[in-house]
Amino acid sequence: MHQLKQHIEKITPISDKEFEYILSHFTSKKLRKHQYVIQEGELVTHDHFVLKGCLKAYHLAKDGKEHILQFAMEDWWVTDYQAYFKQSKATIHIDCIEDCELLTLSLHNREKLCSEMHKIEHFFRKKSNAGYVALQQRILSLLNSSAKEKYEQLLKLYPQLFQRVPKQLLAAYLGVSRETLSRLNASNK
Amino acid sequence: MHQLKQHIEKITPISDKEFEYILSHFTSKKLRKHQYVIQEGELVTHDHFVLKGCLKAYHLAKDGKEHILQFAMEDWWVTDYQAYFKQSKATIHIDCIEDCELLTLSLHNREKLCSEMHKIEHFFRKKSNAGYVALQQRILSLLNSSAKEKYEQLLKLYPQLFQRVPKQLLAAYLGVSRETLSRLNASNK
DNA sequence: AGTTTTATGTGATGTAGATCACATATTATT
DNA sequence: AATAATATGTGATCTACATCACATAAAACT
Repeated sequence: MHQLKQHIEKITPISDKEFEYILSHFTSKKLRKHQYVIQEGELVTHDHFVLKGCLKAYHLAKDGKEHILQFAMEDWWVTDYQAYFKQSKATIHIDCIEDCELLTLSLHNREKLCSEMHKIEHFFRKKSNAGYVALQQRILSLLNSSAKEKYEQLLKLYPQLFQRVPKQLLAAYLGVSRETLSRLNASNK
Repeated sequence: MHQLKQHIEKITPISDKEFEYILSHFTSKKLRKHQYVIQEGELVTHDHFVLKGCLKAYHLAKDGKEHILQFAMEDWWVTDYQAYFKQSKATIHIDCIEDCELLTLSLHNREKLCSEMHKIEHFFRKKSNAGYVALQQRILSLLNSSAKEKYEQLLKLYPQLFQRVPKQLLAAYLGVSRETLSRLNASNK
């Protein structure tokens, strides 16, 4: 079965006909490692469903430091949502950290599908709710915890990241310096 | 016009009949300052729309420190969403920091309205999207910034808070000690 | 296979902000 | 109005983590 169909059916059943129709609103995109999906300042027109690969969404601070907002792997969605929903210019960057296969969905097509198919509006509401909850948890983790605790929480939540993503990027996600993270690794064994 | 109707119509128009039907799914609740809406460990059954007043949603760390996830004022929604969507036990507290008037909505009624009225599902999707974007911005602010910058960003975004909420609570929201915040105030003038 | 690039480890030193301690306002409560 | 409770201010000290500097190791490219 198609990966996206499977993904949608975790929330709502859809027929093959319906899925075919839905899929026709996406376009596919292949990118190599180090290529970008979104760059700061560019108009954000599409949301991206990850079929394969891994990406990072990050903000570049004036001092050149990268602050990672989100990683995205198989079955995740990623874009600059602020810019996407407002159809305005990106304030973040999104880069491939592995070769990637994406399905892209324009805001127009998203809204079209949502208004034509109540099921799809339901699907996106549920996804958005889940995302909201996950971000709240992350905020609590950022407020609460020492570098060590944050790191442990991240590894517990997304053990796959540890394998796939350079540790300096995990540090940039946690808001900790790569040196501190390295020392945590040393002491944790 | 009813405050909730006005609120919904910022996203989608509804007739008086429709609104009457929607409203019949809410119940109203009045609470005094210092009373609680949700306590850690209790089952979370309802979402809350604030008609009047101000609340804080916070996590209590083991060391007794309060980490504020969210404030809620007029026209905001607040609950422990993680627990609410899973119909499970709260991991956070929500208290009134002023006398409050709330409209409460059970998950059952929320889902009922969403499935009966496509418009309402649309409304909640849009609200959730906006919330997601706001949380992303907050995460970037937490990752990026010094205590001073975070404080300035907060005051720019929600100047009302400065008037209504004790500064030690703003500190707990920013993840900064109240002493540090006080020193920022002193130097900023 | 060799060379460049990128990632990681580890010591020495610096610093923003926490914590502690207590004084002073401000706000509730009787 | 008096008293209690809560909020804020401010100095002195401490500490987790950042930053800098350089060594080592692992990928990536030719």
